[in-house]
Amino acid sequence: MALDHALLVSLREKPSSGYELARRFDRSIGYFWHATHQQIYKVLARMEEAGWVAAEVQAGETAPDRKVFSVTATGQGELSRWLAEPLTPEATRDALMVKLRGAAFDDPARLLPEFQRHRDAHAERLAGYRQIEARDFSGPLDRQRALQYQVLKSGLRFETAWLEWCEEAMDLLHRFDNNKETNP
Amino acid sequence: MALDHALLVSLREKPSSGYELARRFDRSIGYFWHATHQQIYKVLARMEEAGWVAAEVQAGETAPDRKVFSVTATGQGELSRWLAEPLTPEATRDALMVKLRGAAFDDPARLLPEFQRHRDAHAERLAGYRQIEARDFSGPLDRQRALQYQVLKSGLRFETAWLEWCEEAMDLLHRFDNNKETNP
DNA sequence: AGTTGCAATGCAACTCGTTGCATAGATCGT
DNA sequence: ACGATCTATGCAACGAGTTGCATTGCAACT
Repeated sequence: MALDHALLVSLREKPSSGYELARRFDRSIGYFWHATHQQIYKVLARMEEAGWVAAEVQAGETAPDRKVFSVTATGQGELSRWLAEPLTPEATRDALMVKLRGAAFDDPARLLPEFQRHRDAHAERLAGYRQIEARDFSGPLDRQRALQYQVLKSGLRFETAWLEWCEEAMDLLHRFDNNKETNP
Repeated sequence: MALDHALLVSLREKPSSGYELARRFDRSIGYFWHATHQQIYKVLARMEEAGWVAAEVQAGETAPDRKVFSVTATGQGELSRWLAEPLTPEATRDALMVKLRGAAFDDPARLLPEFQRHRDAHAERLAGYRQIEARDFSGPLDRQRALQYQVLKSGLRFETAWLEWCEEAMDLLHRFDNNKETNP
């Protein structure tokens, strides 16, 4: 339900085609919201029907035709309405936590490669965020920029937390592994 | 797809009826994984069909009959297989981030109540976790306990991060509000 | 000339999960 | 005696999201 609004925000930031949105959702925006192109096309079609967005077809000379969407007044109204509406708190779902608890019923050391992968992935993301921070948010910021920076800051905070927690978990798993070797 | 495995882990920790699982998923386990009872019954039925779990009907003298499920050898095999298998990295989805970026196209101060709610919710959770920590994880811990504690620690870490980030975001939103008042 | 890859859009089938409803006995306050 | 609430299980319909496939055309490599 909220992909609609994520797309509205993204289209307010910059009117775009479905394809463009899909690519943006694979990059910067995708760090806090993800969607496939099929889903995006579906939602765009629905929102066009509802009058929240309007499309302008740009005939490409070299490239294929693009349908560039922008947010209508109705769409902006819906966005404002949604912003004021309380979110129903989302359920956390993390399979890695399930796995860690599941390790009690298996050889815990077998989880180490998985945690290594996750630690590396989070380290990579953190590095990516720091690059974006240095590149886009070092000077003085207007309102829109400041808000975007605050969103990025959540990424920095959470990836750091992930990284530290993964290290801690790996220490724990290693400890079980050593116990097994020294106490046969 | 992973609710199956979350249930397997939960049933390994303690064989239970669907109803019991549903309640447990509303409490401790629900902090890192959530499911409704309908979904749980559905998945239990599927897993019973597949032979991952087996049910024993307990006829209640006073209470209604209960179907108590436990994990079979096949189910344990599946759990081990899943534990070793790499997770496909889950997409982050946070509507609050979308809202914060969306605030650029609306009156940012209107988001303050929403952030207050979220801050309070995270503070409450954090307090809950700290209680669980003091109650269940202060003495020496066996392997299973230690793993559960490590999962709880992620909750402590992330709720702290949320709390701090919400405060920071609220400061920012307040600043826009003041700017508006002093620069009309 | 042929293959690979990218830009661009979309349909169809499926799975996962939610919402709403139904049932039925037990317990408990008023 | 009556309604409310809790235990306990489940169906049906829907919506959101994924997976797989299809199409069209251009560009670039081999």
